[in-house]
Amino acid sequence: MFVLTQTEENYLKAILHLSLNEAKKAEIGTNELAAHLGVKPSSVNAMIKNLKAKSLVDFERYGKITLTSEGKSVAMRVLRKHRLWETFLHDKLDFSWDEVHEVAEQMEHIQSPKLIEKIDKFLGYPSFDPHGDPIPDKDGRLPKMHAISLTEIEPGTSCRVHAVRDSSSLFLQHLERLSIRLEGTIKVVEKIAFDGSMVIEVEGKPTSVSQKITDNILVVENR
Amino acid sequence: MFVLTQTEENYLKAILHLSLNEAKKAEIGTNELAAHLGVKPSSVNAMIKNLKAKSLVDFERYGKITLTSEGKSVAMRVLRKHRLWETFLHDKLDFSWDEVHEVAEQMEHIQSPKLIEKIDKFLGYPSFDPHGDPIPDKDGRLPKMHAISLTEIEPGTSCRVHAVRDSSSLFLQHLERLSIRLEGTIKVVEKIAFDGSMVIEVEGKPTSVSQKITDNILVVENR
DNA sequence: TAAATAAGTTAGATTAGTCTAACAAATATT
DNA sequence: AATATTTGTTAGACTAATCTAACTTATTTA
Repeated sequence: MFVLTQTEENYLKAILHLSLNEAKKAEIGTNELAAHLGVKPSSVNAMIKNLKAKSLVDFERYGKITLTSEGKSVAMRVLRKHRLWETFLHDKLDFSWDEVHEVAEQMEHIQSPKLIEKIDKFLGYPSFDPHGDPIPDKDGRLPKMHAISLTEIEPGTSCRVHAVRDSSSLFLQHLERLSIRLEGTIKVVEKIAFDGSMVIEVEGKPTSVSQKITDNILVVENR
Repeated sequence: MFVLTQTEENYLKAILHLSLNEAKKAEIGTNELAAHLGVKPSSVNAMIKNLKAKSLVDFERYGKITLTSEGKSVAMRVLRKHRLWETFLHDKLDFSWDEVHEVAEQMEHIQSPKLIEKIDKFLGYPSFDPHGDPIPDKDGRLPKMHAISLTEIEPGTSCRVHAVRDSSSLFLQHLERLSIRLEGTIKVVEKIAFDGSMVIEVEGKPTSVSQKITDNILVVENR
């Protein structure tokens, strides 16, 4: 299976994305994938048949969609490129973390194994992208993330922001306003049982944040 | 006229390229463009009609193809991106000058005005790419190249390599073998009237090169 | 369990870009 | 000027990716 179209790559990446994120009920259907890609279910149906014919996905009529190991490895390579380009844009060109995604969506389809190895080297072989997401290595392996959700941190404990679960501009810009950034320190002051919200201290200043926010921030405890 | 497909951009770039290079008989026809793009004349014919409908080219049935000013400005933007990416690959990632073209062909289609300005800055606002070709500025203006062909240099004169006319791997690799590189010095020893070949001195060593070669090397005289 | 709803599929149309093969116009050659 | 050659055009077919509208299967709910 040699050169895939950008569209085919995007489908594979979307399947990988859904299967990594919703690890629980990793049952991916036509409608869900269509919604994720912004196309109609009938389009997905057609493309899945095509990808199946190329042995990149497993699929039975009315069944669920999964990647074959070949498909997964292609998708991992695309994800690797995406995250390396995000890191490049952020670290070398000063793009803010809410701007990198859109451009990386385009750059991830550039076909040149040499280029991506050179960029990896140029960036100093990073393990995590500007959102803290793990960057697959040359062999498609994801570095282990030992981070947990901020929601699970006990009051009195201090921790370091390691990644975000939601990479939408809206969320990232909100974090920016709260001065919450990657590698920054957060101290949990109090948990409010009533609504699950939390009082935290960022750069010395106390702030209250909803559970929707703490759920989407991944941290490691400071020892 | 807003977003063009990569194919449309490639056609415009090819027309610009032909009209810059063959300045003399700047008459571009269907066949010539087809040969340059590696497609059939009938495909070109169809695409030219499409580009005409978008006011990007001027064209009459059985006539010659020219860019409108709108078309030229689009093509210049693509050329700018191409040459900036070539410079990036060469200067920052250590690609050799015969490797940059192919990858830049893909990168030139990335749509992000911000990205290209950032790359321009990151590279220190270069005026020439790794082949010595001029990089159009933000407004589509080409820096003036005051270089002439090596063929026109008189014996006894020393000059500096400024650019190459042919950027094929074959030619570039050949130059590499002759130790001829951008900014390098060449001294013209003798011109052979019989076949137009030339004896030159590169890094102190005398070599004989055919006119086909000297025609494709652009130099500026050392004063 | 039967009806209602959700999820998935199919057929047929559309668009962009390409091709081949046949034809027409323009240019060059004798 | 007549013919040959080159150059350019048209019609019709193909592929990839999408859509809409109608239909089928599976799941949920009353």
